[in-house]
Amino acid sequence: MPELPDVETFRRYFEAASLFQQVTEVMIKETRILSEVTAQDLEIRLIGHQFESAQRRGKYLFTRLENQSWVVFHFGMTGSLQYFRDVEGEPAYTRFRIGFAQGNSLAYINVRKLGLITFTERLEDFIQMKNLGPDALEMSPEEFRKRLIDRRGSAKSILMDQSFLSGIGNIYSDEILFQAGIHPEQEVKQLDGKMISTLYNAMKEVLETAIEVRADTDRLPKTYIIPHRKKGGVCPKCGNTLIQERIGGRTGYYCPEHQRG
DNA sequence: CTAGATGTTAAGGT
DNA sequence: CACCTTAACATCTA
Repeated sequence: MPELPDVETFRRYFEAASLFQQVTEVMIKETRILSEVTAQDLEIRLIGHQFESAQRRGKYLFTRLENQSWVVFHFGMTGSLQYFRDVEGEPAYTRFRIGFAQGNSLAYINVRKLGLITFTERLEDFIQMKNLGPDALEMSPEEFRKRLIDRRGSAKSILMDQSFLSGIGNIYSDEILFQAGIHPEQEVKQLDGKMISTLYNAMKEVLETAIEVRADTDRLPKTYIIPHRKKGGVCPKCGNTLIQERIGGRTGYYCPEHQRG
């Protein structure tokens, strides 16, 4: 689930109900998700404080406290956020939760525990430490082109490279390439200027569209490939059976008709 | 029962 | 150095 559009949806969700309220409770139910911070440490950093804003870069969510420090969330493959009120309302697989003075709580849910929560005084340090490239929605067409031309490798693996540009994963890279009409194994150094802008535009369009529907794949346009990404799935534009192939270590899907090498 | 699943990282190879 | 592949992590579902 959590690629850029999902995390942007979480960011808005967080901002809608977690700001300007005292944190009264911090419960870490699974210490494995903590990174470079102890449960006690995080508790001390949070209790009695309040959030003032939330930012996103790629697939990371950064929530800022009134003292300008940050709690960082990454959702791995199965993470999400959910508010709830009563103890009985706590969602299954809640690994971490924050209780607010008004009585509502925020749950960080993650079945597979492949995510992280940490704390940082300075965002720039964290971003540098993770070697995170610019956010996919913040990058200008010029920068995209400039950074792309001295790269080698397949289009799909480069879109998914978080140090090249952050926010795109396996699912959305398939969609972007499908909408751009580019084969996932297309060598990027072979792309001409026109194809590079087509790719850039598809990237923007797909990510923005997905954010508009709050990353709910059921509400994506009928011409999107995402709901068809499964064995035997067909192209929503021409009905051809999609090709399933391992690319860049992940299973990708593409249409042999619309995405020629 | 087994394989594979939205991510990141480390390790080894080319 | 840039890139590729594989494995590992934990858990569920097809």
